[in-house]
Amino acid sequence: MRDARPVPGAKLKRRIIRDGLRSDELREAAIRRVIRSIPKGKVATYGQVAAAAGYPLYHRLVARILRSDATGLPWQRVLGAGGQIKLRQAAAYEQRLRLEMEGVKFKGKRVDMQAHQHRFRTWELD
DNA sequence: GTCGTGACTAAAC
DNA sequence: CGTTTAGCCACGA
Repeated sequence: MRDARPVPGAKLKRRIIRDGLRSDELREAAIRRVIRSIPKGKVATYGQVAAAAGYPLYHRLVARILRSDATGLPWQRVLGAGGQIKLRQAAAYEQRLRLEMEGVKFKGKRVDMQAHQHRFRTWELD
């Protein structure tokens, strides 16, 4: 017969097997993967990252992820719409320097998106 | 539950 | 150009 004593962690294990990743964990993982896929010298906007990850309405989540934990992510390559840096003061300056070190050119206060916007893979044929 | 806030965005003025 | 407004999602008080 089976031991009547509850196995430690069994409940958690069952949940993990049943649910796999929670949907919010899935979203976050997908978004982090997309950010990591932006090559050096290229950039993308919050909205583009969210859309490329499969969540067009989640641009604010992209920002939240970068704010809370950007370790391992090329955070400097994520910009506001139109190639605008959304950080403030010193942080904004650091982002600009990091991008310029990668060869990214600016037009005034914005990144030259024409030249540096990363095109994510799509399922479209042109 | 509501409410305010944020590395957002598009539109309107 | 700049500001405001409304829509959006997650979080914490």
